[in-house]
Amino acid sequence: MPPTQRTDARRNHERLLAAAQEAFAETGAEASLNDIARRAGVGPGTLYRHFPTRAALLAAVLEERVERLCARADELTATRPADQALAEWLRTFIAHARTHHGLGGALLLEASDAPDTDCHRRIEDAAATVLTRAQRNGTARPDLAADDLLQLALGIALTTTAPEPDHEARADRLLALALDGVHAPAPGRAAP
Amino acid sequence: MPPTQRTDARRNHERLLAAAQEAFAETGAEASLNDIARRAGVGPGTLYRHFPTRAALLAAVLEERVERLCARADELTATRPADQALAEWLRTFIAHARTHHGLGGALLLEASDAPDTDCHRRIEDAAATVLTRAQRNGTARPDLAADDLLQLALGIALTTTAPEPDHEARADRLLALALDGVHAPAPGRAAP
DNA sequence: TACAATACGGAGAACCTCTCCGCTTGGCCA
DNA sequence: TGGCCAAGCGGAGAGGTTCTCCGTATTGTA
Repeated sequence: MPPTQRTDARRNHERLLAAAQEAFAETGAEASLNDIARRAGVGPGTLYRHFPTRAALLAAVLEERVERLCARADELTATRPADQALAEWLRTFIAHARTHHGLGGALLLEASDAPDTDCHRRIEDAAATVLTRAQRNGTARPDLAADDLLQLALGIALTTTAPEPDHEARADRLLALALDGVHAPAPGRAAP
Repeated sequence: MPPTQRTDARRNHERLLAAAQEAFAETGAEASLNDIARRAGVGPGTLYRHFPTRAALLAAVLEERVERLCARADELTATRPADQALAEWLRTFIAHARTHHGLGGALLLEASDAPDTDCHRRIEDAAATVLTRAQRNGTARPDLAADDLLQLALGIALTTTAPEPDHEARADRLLALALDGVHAPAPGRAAP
């Protein structure tokens, strides 16, 4: 019993991933799975064997992106002041989410279907990294949770996903607005 | 040539609207149009004659809700201080958007397909009403556009649409955060 | 009451997701 | 090197969807 896949299975896995990446980039996250299988030169059955759900396929495609995003968090933490790192990372996050048609969107929210490739957790960790640093620093309110912040950013990404030309600038404006909220001193009212 | 519809057409229109309202409430905005036609006791062809696109049907169903939301804006303007009115109206807006499965979402963003029932415009006007009053009052930053604010609120609604139990509280937290951003004194940095 | 014009409705084309199962193929073992 | 068998393939097909077309029924009027 080979602990490793058969080589043809491996090959098909790769091809599917490549085809999916292409299709998702073109059509968005609701691209036809049938079509993806066709592009990869395999039958639908094969696609479903490798990736039982659309979310699983999305997760696999996104993994690399997520990895890069997490790496970016560490990088920014090392090279920038806390508040700048936070702002910059959120900007990057939103840019990613937008260009992938709000892709991760469903994924990041629903999350936790696939236990192994839990992108959601990883992203949340990255967010926590930049956020808690800013909080220690005093540039982010202490009562803010990483997943709340992430969700707000995701909301911005989702509503600016449509290909309208001014959406990028708008995303920036909305993020700036949100960040002012993040910087605001106290939970509800006055400063402590 | 009767300037008015035939009575059976009128009747079917009503039935379709009622069925759609029901179906959208149950299943969300992606409810099957086929099923809606079936519920209304008409053929699919009839549905498509009355509402050429899903968006048109959604718009028709939402119109009443939108109306109510706009009325609420006026009401709040008349009875509350500017900043309270703004906060309260946004709360209401988000609540509506959430319970309708982010429904208006697509509608409000895409908008402007159907020229007559332009919900988008009406909502935006309502938002502008409460916002500009708060701006005159000094409780909202002057450089904020109504449609940006609306979009941020919509983002909050969209990401908290899933039926998870804590999403309502989370929506509140996110709105509070956004509002702190709205209250923040200046565009980028310091106070004038 | 007869006759347009108007509106209906369902069959059907073209797509989608997802499953099942007979057949092929890769890799091990003699 | 050849043979065997599990792992893996792929496509037919069931059941869903959106949307169209056109023969038929209904309405309101002359």
